[in-house]
Amino acid sequence: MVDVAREAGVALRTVSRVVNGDATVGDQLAERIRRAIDHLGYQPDERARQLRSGRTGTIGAAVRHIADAHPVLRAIDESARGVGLTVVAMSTEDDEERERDAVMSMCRRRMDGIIIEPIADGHQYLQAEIDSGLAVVAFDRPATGVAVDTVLSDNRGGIQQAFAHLAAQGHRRIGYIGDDERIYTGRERAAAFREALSGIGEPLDGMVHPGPIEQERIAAALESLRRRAEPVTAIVTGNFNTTVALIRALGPDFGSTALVGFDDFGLADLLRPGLTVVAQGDVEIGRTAIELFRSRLAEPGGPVRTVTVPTRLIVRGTGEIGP
Amino acid sequence: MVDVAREAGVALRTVSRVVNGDATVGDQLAERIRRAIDHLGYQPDERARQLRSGRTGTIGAAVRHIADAHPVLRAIDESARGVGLTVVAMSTEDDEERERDAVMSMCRRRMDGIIIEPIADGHQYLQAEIDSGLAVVAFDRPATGVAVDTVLSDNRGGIQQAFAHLAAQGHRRIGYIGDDERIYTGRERAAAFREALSGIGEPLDGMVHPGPIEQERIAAALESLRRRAEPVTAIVTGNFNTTVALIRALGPDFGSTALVGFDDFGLADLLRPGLTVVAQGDVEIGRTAIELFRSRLAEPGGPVRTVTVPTRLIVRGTGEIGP
DNA sequence: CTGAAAGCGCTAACAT
DNA sequence: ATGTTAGCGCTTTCAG
Repeated sequence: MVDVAREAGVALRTVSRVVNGDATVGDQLAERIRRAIDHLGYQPDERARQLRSGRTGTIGAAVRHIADAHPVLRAIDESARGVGLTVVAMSTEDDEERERDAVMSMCRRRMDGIIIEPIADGHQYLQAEIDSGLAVVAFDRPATGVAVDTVLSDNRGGIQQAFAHLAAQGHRRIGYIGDDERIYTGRERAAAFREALSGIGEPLDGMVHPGPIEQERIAAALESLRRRAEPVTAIVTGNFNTTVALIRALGPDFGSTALVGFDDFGLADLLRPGLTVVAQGDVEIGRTAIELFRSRLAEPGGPVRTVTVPTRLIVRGTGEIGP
Repeated sequence: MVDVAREAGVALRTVSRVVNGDATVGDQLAERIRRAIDHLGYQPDERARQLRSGRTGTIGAAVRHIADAHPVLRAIDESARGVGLTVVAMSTEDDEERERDAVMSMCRRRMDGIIIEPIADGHQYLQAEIDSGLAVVAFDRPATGVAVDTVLSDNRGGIQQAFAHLAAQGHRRIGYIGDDERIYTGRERAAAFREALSGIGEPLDGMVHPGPIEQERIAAALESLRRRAEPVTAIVTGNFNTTVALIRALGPDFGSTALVGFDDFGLADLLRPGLTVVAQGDVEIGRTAIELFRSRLAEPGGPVRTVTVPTRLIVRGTGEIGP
């Protein structure tokens, strides 16, 4: 920058004005400075600029993994761009320590705030940062031990949709395989399923299989649902990974049992039969997260809000197999 | 930091030493400073630190989209972490202007370098940054107009693998549908396919269909391959998106024609029959990119290298259908 | 409308 | 082993 000023024969401040599009610079002078900038290939140092000005215009996204397909992140990115914010994403790997690392790294970079997909437990550490002005929005799962704006899917409603759809085809013996109940979404979805099954007067025992997403565990759950005196005629899965593992476990039997999966995915329509799913409102979740984020930035002391985004049943075939 | 120094009753420099793990600080003093840090919830300002020290330890990754599944990005991230580098990813959306924006933004943040998945044309603008010390590594496609270290898949070898596999089952009338030839990988793969088909003495006319990845275009290409006097008995697709579009176009006929797709994907084994693919060496590509990056950083004037990573045929079913 | 000086939070280079 | 001073590249006062 000092080189630019010298080349154009002006003071530093004047170069700064041109770089920031300040109108109070004479036209010819501005033009001369711009030429000097181009000539020298000058790029302002974002760090120095932020350091001095205080603002960053950057929002950190702590998501499970930046290398995985992540429709909500896409929506966050697009919404943010629309309002002039830059999104920088980092991976948490669903690991508490990694999450903390990512969040701390974001704090050290003095980002305006973070959007986080929280891991299991203990987000108390966020409180200190929030107190010192960090805007925090959680999505997919609530943060624990600290009050922050949150965007959630209607997990219970989604399970009810899936269940009602199967029940409407005449199924009564419907099983559930899903994520560990230590995880918020796993807990919500399993609970909603139990409620639904009880609601039609069916006994619960052995019909609900929450647990870790491991191929063996899922295969065993499937076996247990099929080996009953009265085998299940339909299954609901609690998330994408469970659905995929179950389809693998079913092997050639895929298509013989009715199935509705939680979470939509790009290739669900390529399966034969197509997979009926409960899709989450990814775009709306992302959009809402940015909205909450901006409100929080604008009014740090405002009331903490939680928004629930509805799910949608997508009919493709597996959910329409009769009992 | 000044608060910490005051609270602990020491000079700024001493706090800095503790923060940076400098051993030349008395144990009790260090302990007292650490307590003050915890007490005040102090987090060093990464920007100021970088500004002063010159290093950043950060590498920018300009990839197609941060919200898409991207196995190479995962490998880059992991390899980088292993050597103490932080990866910050940004989206290019396969748009030249967006790519430039992303790269410029990385330069303004004074990252040590960038790893880029280049768009079609014109990377001359990178030259100025390279001259001023930016380390640049391209992957998947070469950058145009500048000499940078590059990691590529063995596109030609991959197509040869696919072709040879089908030819070994007795196929001779093999068609190709792939990406636009304006894109490097599309060009390489189509060229390799033409060479292979000519190599077994088959005429080329109407057998090779490069073009944009649009459902209608792919469906039309399929029709044209089937409507021949002697219809094709096998098809090779040029990339993931083409493969998916072709499977959609085939509909219930999927499994009646032999098929090998370029690019592996997570759900390829769930199709019935399973999809035979040519998989790229994602992990090795990522690992190599980081390696080249570090060499470049260590020796900015060293010779520019291009590394080609082999592909691998994964047999799952569609490639083993007879003529 | 333009310029000089101060300082954002930190670390490098010297003292001591 | 610890403290002092200067300055990274920029923007923000405040004078001209």
